[in-house]
Amino acid sequence: MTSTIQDVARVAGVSVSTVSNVLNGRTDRMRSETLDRVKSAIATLEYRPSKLAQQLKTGHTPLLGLLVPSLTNPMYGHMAREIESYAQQKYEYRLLIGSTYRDRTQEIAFIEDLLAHGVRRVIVISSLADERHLESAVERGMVVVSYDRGATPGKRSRVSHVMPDNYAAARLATSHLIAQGHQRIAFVTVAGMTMSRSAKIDGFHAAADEAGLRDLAQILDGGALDEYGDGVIAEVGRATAHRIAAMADRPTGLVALNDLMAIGLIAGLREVGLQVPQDVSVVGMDGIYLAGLSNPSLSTVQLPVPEMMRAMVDRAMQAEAPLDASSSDQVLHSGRLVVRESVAAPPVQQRQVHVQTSQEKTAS
Amino acid sequence: MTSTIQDVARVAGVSVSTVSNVLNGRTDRMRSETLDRVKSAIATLEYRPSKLAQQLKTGHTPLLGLLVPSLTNPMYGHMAREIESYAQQKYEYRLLIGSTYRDRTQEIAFIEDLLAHGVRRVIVISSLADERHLESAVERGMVVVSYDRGATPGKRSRVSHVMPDNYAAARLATSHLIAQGHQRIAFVTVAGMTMSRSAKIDGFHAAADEAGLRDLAQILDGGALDEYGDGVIAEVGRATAHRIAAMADRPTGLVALNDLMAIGLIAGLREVGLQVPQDVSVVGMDGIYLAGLSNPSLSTVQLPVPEMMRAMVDRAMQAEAPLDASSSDQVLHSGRLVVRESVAAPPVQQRQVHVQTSQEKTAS
DNA sequence: TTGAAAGCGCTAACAT
DNA sequence: ATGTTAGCGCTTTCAA
Repeated sequence: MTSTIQDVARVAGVSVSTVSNVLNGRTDRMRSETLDRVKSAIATLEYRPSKLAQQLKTGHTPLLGLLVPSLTNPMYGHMAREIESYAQQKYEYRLLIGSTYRDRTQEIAFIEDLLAHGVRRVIVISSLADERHLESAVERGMVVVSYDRGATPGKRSRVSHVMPDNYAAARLATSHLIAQGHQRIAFVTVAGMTMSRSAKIDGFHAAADEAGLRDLAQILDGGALDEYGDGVIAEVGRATAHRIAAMADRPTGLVALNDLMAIGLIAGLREVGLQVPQDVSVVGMDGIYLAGLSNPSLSTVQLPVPEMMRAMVDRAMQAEAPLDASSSDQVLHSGRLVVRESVAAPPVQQRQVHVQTSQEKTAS
Repeated sequence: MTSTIQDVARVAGVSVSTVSNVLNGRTDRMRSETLDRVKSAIATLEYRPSKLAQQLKTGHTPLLGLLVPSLTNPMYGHMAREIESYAQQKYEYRLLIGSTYRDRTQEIAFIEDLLAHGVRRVIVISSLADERHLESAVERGMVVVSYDRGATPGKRSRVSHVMPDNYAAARLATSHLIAQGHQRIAFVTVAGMTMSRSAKIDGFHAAADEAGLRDLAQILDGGALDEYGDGVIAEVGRATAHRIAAMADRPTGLVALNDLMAIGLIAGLREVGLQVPQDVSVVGMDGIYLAGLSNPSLSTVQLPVPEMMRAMVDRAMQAEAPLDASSSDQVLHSGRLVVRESVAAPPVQQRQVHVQTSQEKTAS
């Protein structure tokens, strides 16, 4: 089907090792005439070395594993995009991708497969609290870079960590709300406590405490995500907005777990007749481009995605997993506040609404 | 590092071929005692066969290539998600993904790499008019399934095609606008004529002609996408909205190339003080979940993504590329109109606007 | 019922 | 300066 190194050797009238030598750039002490013959043989046969065979021999494959919660969340799409183009351009690596919906079993299965495919480097975007399966992958020769969670303090880890400063991001978002005069504020999250989520909650509380708002700050848990994982987080936001509308002393300022949640909240609030930002203000986190397109446009804390992704890829390309990740590790990437339209001063008086549901007609 | 089939053989006290036999289920004429020994050896060593070596031997690898224009467009994220989960569940295949930004060179390079990695099946979401590079991949042993473009009529092709009925979709969207009373209508697209785009334009024109609106229907080209490809299509929509606002006899009804473009249009129209749907109506195509969350929510033609993706994967898993794709091929998957808020009757009189630009403040 | 052996396409000593 | 050769980890006839 495809030509092999043998064919090239035959056509060029040389041995396979000579061909292999030119393939691998060991052409210094080679007669230029020989080099030419090999080169032209390669050209005429349109020969492409099998990465497969190369890999079986060398033990290395130019493939990078990428584990994402869900490609349905544009944030992860963006991240995947950045990782892919950087890994490709700088290292000539391709991406083997897997969605895990933050399910431990899926993560394990995926890593298992990577190992079987000879892939030795993986970027894990997940933030499951328990990282033992990642540690075990390192034992088996993987270089693992994990996003969105820090190394457990005081615990040595050979997993590399790159992460946004979630604490600072949430604090920044919350302070922005407070600066506009909000007092009854809430952090809206989903079920399941990942490290990044708890860091955000801490940041939210810190900002509230700082302003003496401890008793007025609350955490709203929108419940579990279904099998689709993060993709439906906007739906959780929408449903939560309905709940919020029905609250007696409803919060006037909402800090959303992330932008997609915020977009869901805004949609849900609108459905129940509450205006953003006149009745309720909303801040997001992430800084996806859709935040700038929503109506009202979403104020958010924008994370430096390209920088973080590059840092991850660079680490993944290290020859070895770090011996102890606790030192060089904790570089927190901080976000910046992008002020748009979704935040304003709180209303003087709470508007009454009767909860209703939107309807959607379908025609053929 | 990892244990090999040799290790298992040694521990079990059998030959490698026996181990290989149990690996491949040829255990019928095997003494159950032997089988047990092998099994327990596998278990204690935590042995995992190297897909790599298997592949070098068999020529097959459980990897599916996926070429997308850009993971930044949620539509492609959704498609990738469906493909991945179906390929994984039904065939135990993993995904090797590549973004090409609809660039021919990138497509070729990616396919080249797939071949080198021994990957024999690829799904191409691209709709570049020229498919020769795909044909050539078939020659070299690839099973290629292409989305979003039909086989060239009258031309034999060994590339399999799965596609939405873009013509019908655009026609449906356009008719919806016309049914609300719109006469000055426009189809908003980007530079670069792919097959799917021209099919949509044809559908748009068909609906217009049918209603005797030929002279009032126009095509608006928002210009080229930058290196980011489809991800920034919303930006093109936004910019185009500004242009539209400045038109003398501006259209009252807009059919967007896809939902992301529609979302950009809505955002842009709002920026220049035009209300959707009071001043201008907008219909999208695709049916991404964000369409239901926008404000106003977007009326659109929803495509049956899961069905189409499953059809693609199933075709990609065929043993051989079809000899002639023109027969079984042209199954058009049709979309359904989802009516939401972005379409209403046209305004009685055109509202004057002075074009302004939104501003965005940034703080640290 | 099990084992021996020949590769799959390449790389890298080691020879020459 | 180039060729010989021994594998990498597996599958699969073919023998025993």
